[in-house]
Amino acid sequence: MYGLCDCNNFFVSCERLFRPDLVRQPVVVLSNNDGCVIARSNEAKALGIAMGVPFYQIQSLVQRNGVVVFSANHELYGDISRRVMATLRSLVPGTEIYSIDEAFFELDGIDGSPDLFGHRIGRTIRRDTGIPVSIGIAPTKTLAKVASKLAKRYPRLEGCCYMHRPEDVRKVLARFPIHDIWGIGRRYGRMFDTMRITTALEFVGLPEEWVRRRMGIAGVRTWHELQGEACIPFGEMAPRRQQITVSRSFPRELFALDELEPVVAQFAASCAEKLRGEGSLCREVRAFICTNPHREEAPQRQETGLVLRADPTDSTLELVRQARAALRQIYRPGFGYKRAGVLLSDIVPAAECQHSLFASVSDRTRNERLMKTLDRVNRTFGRGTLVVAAQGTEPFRTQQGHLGRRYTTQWDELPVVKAE
DNA sequence: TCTGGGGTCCTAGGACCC
DNA sequence: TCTGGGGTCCTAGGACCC
Repeated sequence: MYGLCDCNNFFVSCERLFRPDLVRQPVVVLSNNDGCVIARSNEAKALGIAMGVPFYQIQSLVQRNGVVVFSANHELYGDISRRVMATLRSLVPGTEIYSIDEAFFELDGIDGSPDLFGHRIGRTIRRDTGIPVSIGIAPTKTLAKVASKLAKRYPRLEGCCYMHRPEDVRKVLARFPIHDIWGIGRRYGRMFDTMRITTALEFVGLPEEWVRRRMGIAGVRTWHELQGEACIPFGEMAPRRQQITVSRSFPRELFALDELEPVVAQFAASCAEKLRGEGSLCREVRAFICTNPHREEAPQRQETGLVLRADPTDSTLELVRQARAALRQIYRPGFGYKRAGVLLSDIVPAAECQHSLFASVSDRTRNERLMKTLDRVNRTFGRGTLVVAAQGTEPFRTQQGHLGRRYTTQWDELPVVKAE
């Protein structure tokens, strides 16, 4: 059996934690630059606010209905996520963190019925963190996802759905929309629409060979998983990341290389910090820039520049230099750039790295000490305290007109229980 | 006026190897 | 006249996830 623990409307639930006055209110959380809706309370969903809709398109709806709006506050969400995951970990034999608001868990060797066990997990997380969750338990990961959605949908299940008997699974799949199955995205969804296939059970009724031809091996896996044959194993250890990206859209278009360079340098520095956080080194540095694809009348351009290193590194100095070199390869004047980013790849663990024969060992140890100090200074005194000159003096900011407080990670933003 | 960000995996085709 | 066979690696593009 596989369990899935899924936080309900996670970002909204985080914002509500210290604002109980928002509990029955419609609430939405926006993406960077206050661009799109990325989380909605049930009340906001009921108003017809869709996932991913551009904020400007719902402005009047928001005003008419008194929808409470927040800019994304990832520092808060990350901290609350760690608390939820830690609580879950203390209750189950093993966990696999799948995303900021979801984790699979094992049930091997638990006492009593999985159903009671699941309900206890839900109640405990709610009590200890304040975050409501939905629990699904089933013979495969894909079915556990289905079960957690049922737990969310039907209040009488009280937050947990245990689904295991084949005849029960069949009954559920007969009414479950194929669009909502894990692994079926927009593209396959449209394909099934044209075939008049609407339920998961109809999909399961297709011949395996057809599924393989049209959807590849991933589709076949989904097809088996829905029939109770587990194909996606439990993975407790997060595999080392294969790439690290930092990219942002800009509040306005940038035209000049002078404006892009410090921004790209900052993205590279963030990438380097993440890289060191994983204990890794990298050999490939890419920088990319693109114009605004929504402005169809404007000249469009989208390019990626690549710099390869002979010797893998985690040095902010080196990676910033190479990201700027990659940017200069691709930059052309006369375009309004709306988004840029830096991507690190060919990532290797620092401990097992084969260095170049000609690389200097003393340079490497000096870099290690320098980076350790850089990270310590920035951890102690705040991000951006110590930067490479190429990053400039102006930290990159996105538009955040509705930012809430970082209640749990900043001393001066702690919730006030009683004012003096 | 205003449209996010960070990932993974699979597949097909071409270059290249012996 | 007749022109092999079996591989690997890399990349771009497309699908998916949250």
